[in-house]
Amino acid sequence: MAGLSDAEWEVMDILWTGGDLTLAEIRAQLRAAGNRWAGNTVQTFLARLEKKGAVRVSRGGLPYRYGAARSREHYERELLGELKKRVFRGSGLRMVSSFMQLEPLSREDLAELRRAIDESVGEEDAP
Amino acid sequence: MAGLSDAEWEVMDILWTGGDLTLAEIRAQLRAAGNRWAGNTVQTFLARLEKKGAVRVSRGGLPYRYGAARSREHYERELLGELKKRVFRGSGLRMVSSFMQLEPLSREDLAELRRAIDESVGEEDAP
DNA sequence: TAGGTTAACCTACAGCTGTAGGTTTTTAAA
DNA sequence: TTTAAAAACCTACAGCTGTAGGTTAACCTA
Repeated sequence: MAGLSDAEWEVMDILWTGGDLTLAEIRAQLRAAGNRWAGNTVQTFLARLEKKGAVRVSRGGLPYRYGAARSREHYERELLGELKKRVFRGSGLRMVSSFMQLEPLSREDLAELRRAIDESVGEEDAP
Repeated sequence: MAGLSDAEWEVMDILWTGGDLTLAEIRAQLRAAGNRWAGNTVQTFLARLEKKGAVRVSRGGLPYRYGAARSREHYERELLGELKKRVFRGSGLRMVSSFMQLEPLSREDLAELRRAIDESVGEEDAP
C-alpha cells in the first residue's frame, strides 16, 4: 500500500541526504549519480511520491522545494518486514543467515556484526 | 527481468516443497495455507511462471504436473542482491545490521547467528 | 452414452511502474 | 517589454500484477 518502487527509491535517496531541494537540484544530484532520465520523469515520480505521502512539497514561492516526508528507516523497516514474511516465512534468522550465505561479508564486516550481536544480547540482558 | 511477484512467490513456495504437483494439489495446498484465490487465478500465475522460466510443466498425460524449474535459493539470491544494491547502496553490512536493528532477533537466534559467523570466519581462515 | 467435474486455454481489466511528451505559467535576462 | 528557460501541470502508453470470467476439452460415473 505504501511501498516505494525502484525508481522511487532512487529519488528518495537524494531527498534523504539533501534536505529540501528544488527540482533543478534533484536533477543535478541524480545526474551526478549516473541517472539519465528525462526531466519530466523526475517530476512524475515526485508527484507520485507526494500522493503516497513520501514527499512533502513546500509551495511557498517558486520553484517549489521537495523533501522527504518519512525517514529512510521507515521504508527500510517496511520493506524488510515484507521480505521476511513473504520470502523467509517469517523467520528473521533464516533471512539473515540466507543473506550471509549468499552474499558473504568480509572478515571486518563479520567482526563488526558480531559486535552488534553482542550489543543486542547485552541490551536484552539489561532490565 | 526475471524476478517473482508477491503472488508468484506464494505459488512457488508450494512447488518448492511439493515436487511435481497437479493443479488440484496446488490448490489444496494453497487453501491449506489460508489462500482464497479463485481457481483460475492459480492457473494464470502458473502460466506466467512458465513463461518466466520459473515453472516446468510436464505435459505427458492429463492433468499436467507443475514443478519448480529453478531453486528457491536462485530467487532469494536475486532478490537480496537487488535489495542490497538498491536500498543499501551495495553494503551487505548495512543491510544485515539494519535488519537486525529493525527486526530484533531472539537471543537464541542471535546465538545461532554468532555460530554461523564463527563458521564463516573459520572458512575464510582455511586455505 | 449423456452429464457433471476438472483442467486447459483464452480473454479482460484496473492499478502500479517506467518513461516520457505537450502546454501553460512564471521568472529572469536582454 | 519581448523572450527564453525552467518548472509546474496534464496526459499518455506499454508492460507487469492481482484477480478473475468464459469456453472448450477430457475423463469419470451413473
